[in-house]
Amino acid sequence: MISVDDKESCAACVSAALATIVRGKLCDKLLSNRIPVMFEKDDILYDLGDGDHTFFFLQSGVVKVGTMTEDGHEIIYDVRKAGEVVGELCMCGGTPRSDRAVALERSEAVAVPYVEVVGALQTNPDLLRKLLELFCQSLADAYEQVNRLAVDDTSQRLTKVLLDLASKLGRPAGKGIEIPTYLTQEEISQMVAVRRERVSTALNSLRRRGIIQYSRGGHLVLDVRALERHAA
Amino acid sequence: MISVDDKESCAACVSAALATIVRGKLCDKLLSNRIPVMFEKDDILYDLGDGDHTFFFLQSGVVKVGTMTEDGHEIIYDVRKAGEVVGELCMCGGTPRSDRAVALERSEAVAVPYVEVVGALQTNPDLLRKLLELFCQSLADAYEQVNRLAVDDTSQRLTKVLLDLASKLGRPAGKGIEIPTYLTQEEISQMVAVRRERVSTALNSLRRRGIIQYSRGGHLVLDVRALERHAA
DNA sequence: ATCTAATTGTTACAAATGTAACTGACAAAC
DNA sequence: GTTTGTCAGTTACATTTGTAACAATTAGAT
Repeated sequence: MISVDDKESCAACVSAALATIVRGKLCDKLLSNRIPVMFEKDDILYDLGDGDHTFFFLQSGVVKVGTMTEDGHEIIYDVRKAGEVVGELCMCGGTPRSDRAVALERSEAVAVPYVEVVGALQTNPDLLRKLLELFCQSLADAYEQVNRLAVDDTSQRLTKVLLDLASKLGRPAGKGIEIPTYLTQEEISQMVAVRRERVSTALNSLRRRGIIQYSRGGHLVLDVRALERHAA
Repeated sequence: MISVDDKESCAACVSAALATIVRGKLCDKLLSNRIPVMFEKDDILYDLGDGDHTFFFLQSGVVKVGTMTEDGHEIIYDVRKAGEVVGELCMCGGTPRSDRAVALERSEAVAVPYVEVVGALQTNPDLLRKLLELFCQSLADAYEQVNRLAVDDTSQRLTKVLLDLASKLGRPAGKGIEIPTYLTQEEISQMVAVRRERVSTALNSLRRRGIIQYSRGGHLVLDVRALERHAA
């Protein structure tokens, strides 16, 4: 399996690619002359069943990507931040969206119709390669999630979700890594795919062992080393 | 959620796209002058950790795509047949493969380095769009699998796996749909992500209700209508 | 400061799943 | 024809997870 170090460097690599996409040549062609849209916390960028086919290039903020099953369960696939792309699933044929994206905090995004993105790819080989890798990374992440659900128990899954969050959103704070975006236990449970009550219990178990703590503000502070040991 | 009808038409649409890729213009440029490789049952097309970056265009046969976790669990993500592409995850940066593909029966495949595929995309806009959609469909399938694992129980997951197999591999046989590829219960359990014993019990439960049966040869024969009713 | 709503913490119990240890059926190898 | 090995079926039991019903805590609103 992929070690955490590998995953982190991989994530770094991808976000570098994205930075290039967002701030590089594509920026001139696609993003200039477009007004970023502002989304407040809990605003919906796009929802299940929407017929639009647009990418969102996140300029600031944090967004959750997930879905809702017909029986009302909400599931979170991923969390994206400034510099990343949201809505790539819209390239699926002419079908309406099967996922949704919701702002976790105030966020700015530039919407670009997918036809225009594809158009730009054709004149820009480098960009094409990067977008393919990006897509590929999404796919690898999704499979990784399948692996977790198939073999890990609640505690292991939670640990891996926390490590993911740390590598995507974390900032050094004191002697730990802080997750500056507030997530309810309900939301964490949608990432781990267990009941909220289990997340509550598991988080407290980690807390009693000193592996995580809450900062003033209710934000999580993680001891990444200890979590990595715990994941194995 | 996506109804089964939608899923089937979607799968049909994708395989049409692939047929175009395999037998259309790309065929001339990429596949001619290449010798298909023959894989016997249980032969490995590529494995975890392999450093090659090649696509496999399946000419005949059936292949399972999945992975193996570090603790030895095998997981099957998907099953692919003639006309489809295998190994697309190799576009992920320079990292070694995190998945593997194994022939479920004698299969022929043409291996094409990913750089050459990307090269061909640049001169062929139509092809680019189709490959993107294809990729996108893989991603949608992976998320669909996450959804199943997150909310469905064994019986529902098994039912959906059987319906997937029917739409991908099934052939009319008598008054049902037959799955001509032999799959052990162990393999089915790796698609459903439960213990083999549970699959055995669940299959027999479906059999007692007349929803499935075994043909001579041990192949599954499914009553698709009844399965669809059962899935809801 | 108090009230209210949302979030978190905790528990007992039911249901589902994994585990382990078998048996039987079948086919390939000897 | 026996042996051997793989696959399928079945069961009792331990674990894990979901369920439901609360109490405790916190953050915001008035």
